[in-house]
Amino acid sequence: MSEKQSKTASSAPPGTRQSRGRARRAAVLAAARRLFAQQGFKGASLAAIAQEAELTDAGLLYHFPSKNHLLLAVVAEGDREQDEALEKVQTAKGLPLIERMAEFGADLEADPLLTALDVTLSAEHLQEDSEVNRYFVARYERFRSMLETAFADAARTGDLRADLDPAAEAVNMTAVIDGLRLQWLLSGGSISMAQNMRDYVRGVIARLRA
Amino acid sequence: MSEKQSKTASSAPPGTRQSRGRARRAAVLAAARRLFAQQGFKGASLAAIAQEAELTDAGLLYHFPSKNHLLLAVVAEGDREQDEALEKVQTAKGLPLIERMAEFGADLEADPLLTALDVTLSAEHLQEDSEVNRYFVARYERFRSMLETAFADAARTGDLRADLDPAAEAVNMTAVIDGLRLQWLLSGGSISMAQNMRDYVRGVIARLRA
DNA sequence: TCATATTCCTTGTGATCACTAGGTTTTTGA
DNA sequence: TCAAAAACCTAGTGATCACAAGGAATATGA
Repeated sequence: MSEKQSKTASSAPPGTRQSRGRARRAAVLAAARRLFAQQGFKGASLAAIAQEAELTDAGLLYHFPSKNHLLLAVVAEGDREQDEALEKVQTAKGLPLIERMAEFGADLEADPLLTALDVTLSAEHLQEDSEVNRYFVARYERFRSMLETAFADAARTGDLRADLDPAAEAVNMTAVIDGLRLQWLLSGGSISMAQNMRDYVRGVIARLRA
Repeated sequence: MSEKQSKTASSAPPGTRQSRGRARRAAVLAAARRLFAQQGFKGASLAAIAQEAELTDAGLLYHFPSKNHLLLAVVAEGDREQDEALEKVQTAKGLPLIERMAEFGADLEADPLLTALDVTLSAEHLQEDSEVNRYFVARYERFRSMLETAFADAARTGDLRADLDPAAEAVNMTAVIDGLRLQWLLSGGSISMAQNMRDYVRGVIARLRA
């Protein structure tokens, strides 16, 4: 109902045709993110998305040649945003990175729409062989290996116990994040990802302290 | 392609009309469970389900008056099976119940179809206001409160530290289970729920030992 | 034997879907 | 000033969907 000026770094002067086009495209992407997040890919029709973006479905298809292209654009945009967030986290290594994960729940709560999008789309494409599925598989793998490296580093440097299992710790921390997202969504936000993630990380460190 | 004799405790003699009808109904339910688990509620058409059960969609609608009725029947059947499993777990209390949860991952792997159904349908109905959503909300609540009670009992009896946070431990253990289901499905089974759940429970107990 | 109930099919219906064809307006650059 | 391109729209198209109406086959019970 608001915030129309969500342009992506545009160099064109405002009011021109190019900037109007870009703004429309961005509006469509934002509407698609909202509806995909709430109703899933199959559940959200092009007409509904177009209506949210204040144009017709045919008009939408001028900017994105098919519903699947739109989906991939939405996913790619979310990927970019999450990559930026992860790069900040990865300025830390080993134990500091793990300690930083305590705030990851709060980070997710800061962008509820992106979080809901991720949960809904990943669940919808869990078992099918598609580009979206491969994207999520790859993303999980990256996340897990980042954590695994951090645990291995912390064990090597002596910050945490040397006999910890980095792979198992990585899988379980990833699982906690995912599970908290589910409960957070299912409870309508009344179960806090932020608080429970802090508790979990504190518990892990307490258990693995050298 | 096989196993047609999946009757539900029927007292009618075989070969009769009544038993044939019951067997058909069960076949439809099984087909619906398979397709809902793999493709979700919206993704599976009545025609596809009917074809799996070897009849027409109109024939299917004789047994279940609408697609939503079929969904609720599938959900209710899964609920019954999971309730039986949970009752066995709940013969234990306090710390023994928590220790028993170490095998919960293995239990889930024993019925991949029911597990996939649960994940897919719960994700598809995360945010919508429907009977299925209310069912999953209630189920999570029951599960969490069971764990919370167990942790509280263990703290009271002195089996675990008296200063533990039962609610937080319950939320996080529930989250681990859900997250493991996701990674298990997304990895095509190569990430073991059984092993990681055992690791998690062992870690929790190690941390909370009195 | 015969009326009846069960089970399932054929056929059709209206709604919705993603997408297309082709036109219209508006801006732009030469 | 004017041709061309961008950014839409109107009006379809065929496919698919859940579901309805009514009939046919079969088994059952009186």
